Amino acid sequence: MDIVTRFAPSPTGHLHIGGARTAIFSWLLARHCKGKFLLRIEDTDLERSKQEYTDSILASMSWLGLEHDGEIAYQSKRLDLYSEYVDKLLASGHAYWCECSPEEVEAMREEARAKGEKPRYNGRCRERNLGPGPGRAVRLKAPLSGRVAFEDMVKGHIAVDASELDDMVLCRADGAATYNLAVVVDDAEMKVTHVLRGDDHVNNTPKQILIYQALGLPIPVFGHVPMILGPDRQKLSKRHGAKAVIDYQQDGLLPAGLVNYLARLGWSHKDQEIFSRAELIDFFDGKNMSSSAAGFDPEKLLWVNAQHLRGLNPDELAAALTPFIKDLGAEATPEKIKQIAPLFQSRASDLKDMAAQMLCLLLPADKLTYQPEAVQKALNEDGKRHVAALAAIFANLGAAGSELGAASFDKETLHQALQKYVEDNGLKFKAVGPALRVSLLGGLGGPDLAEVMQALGREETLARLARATETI
RNA sequence: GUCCCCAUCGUCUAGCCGGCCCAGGACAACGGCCUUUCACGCCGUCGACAGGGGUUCAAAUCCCCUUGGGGACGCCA
Repeated sequence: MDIVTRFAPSPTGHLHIGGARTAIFSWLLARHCKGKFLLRIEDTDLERSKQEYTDSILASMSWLGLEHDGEIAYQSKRLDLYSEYVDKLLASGHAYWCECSPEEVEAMREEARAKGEKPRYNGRCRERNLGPGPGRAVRLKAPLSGRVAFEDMVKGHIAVDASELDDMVLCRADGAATYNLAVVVDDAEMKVTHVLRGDDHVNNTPKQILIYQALGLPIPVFGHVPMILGPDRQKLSKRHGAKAVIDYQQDGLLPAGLVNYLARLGWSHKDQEIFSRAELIDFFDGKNMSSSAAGFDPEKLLWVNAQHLRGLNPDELAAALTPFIKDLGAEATPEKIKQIAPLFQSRASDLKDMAAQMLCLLLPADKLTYQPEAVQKALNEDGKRHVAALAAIFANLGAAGSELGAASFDKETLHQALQKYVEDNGLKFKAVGPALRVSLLGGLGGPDLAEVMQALGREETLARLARATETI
């Protein structure tokens, strides 16, 4: 069978990680099965739907690499289609006109609630054979007895008693189709075979199955993915900070990292934690999805992202980093970024953090800021003396007329020169290392000193050493 | 209130058609090693089958109940 899955967000906000994860699962299932992954925008709620959100969701999808197949379906453009189906249902006797006002229906619900039953419409107009008219809605003539059951891909067997379901509205008094009808019509028309969606839709599924049956349409396979909770196991909300994928993009996460983390949240493949895109597609067969809610762990997200960050080659790294470096206002040529970035590759978990760390190498000598505590700790009189001495030694390296030639300002040579100085003077490395580091970078942490100097280049290195010994 | 769903370390999870599990991996935490600092990496420690009943020679695994959590009950999506 050809598998067709879909993702159907409503454009009432940015793509959030919960939605992103169901999208990832649907996309993965389609790709794994070599089927199709369709996209549908559920924009029938004109009040809340906004074009900017549709754009944002689309942008996030493509950033994540969840490419869809075929044209995007917009529900707002398919209103006539829904009406056709409502007519079919009316004609076949599976639906009827109802003139009960919202207030009256609310009263019925209250009544049921008072009796300790599930709030529902009592079927007053069910057998009245009313025709269309102002203020009248169309309701489904749902079975009065029996059970509606289905096998959920993630939760297994789910069954509800027909008496729990009432005659739901299919078409509002204003002529607009309701969500449940539209979803069924769309999924059927789009030939969707597997519906993967959020947990909050399990209760809708039996209702939709009733519509499929009334229409005589094939029922797809359903899979309800549990929701994602905040780190405190509470429902995800603003309190938990960033939760839309666009936020993570801006925070410097790698799409591959986010996709990996989200896929692993609620799904597993043995003990494997890090997956490439190809592996995800290879292993995701719709099984092994967790049936319970998962707590979102920002720290593990960062760790997963760091693993992907380390797998990038210098070109990929530089390309990903560039916008973040620009954001910091630093000027750097692509070559420079490509040269420096690898030094920080294992020191950061995300691009934003990495760009910030790289700043101390990118800034010109006079813009470098020195951390007071670091200066106080390492750049004392002795320290300055050593730095000045080293500056003189380094000045002899890589100069046009030096005996080793212009190419000798490289990390091996620098490393040897540094070691030699330490040995010749009978010192411990830590007598000069920290002082040199602070002079070069302004702080006490960072990459190997020889590598830093090579990356900085002769001129910049000497400028920094001069500034440190003279002005601090 | 009614219905549906869920329940293994703090978190993500493996295991769940019973024995190989006094429960494995990962993140975090803690300790150590490596080291030119900070990271990375490596090694190790701490740490869970919600509770109670069954079934069975044997249960994390099957059944029931309790408790806890979540979701849904719209002419919203």
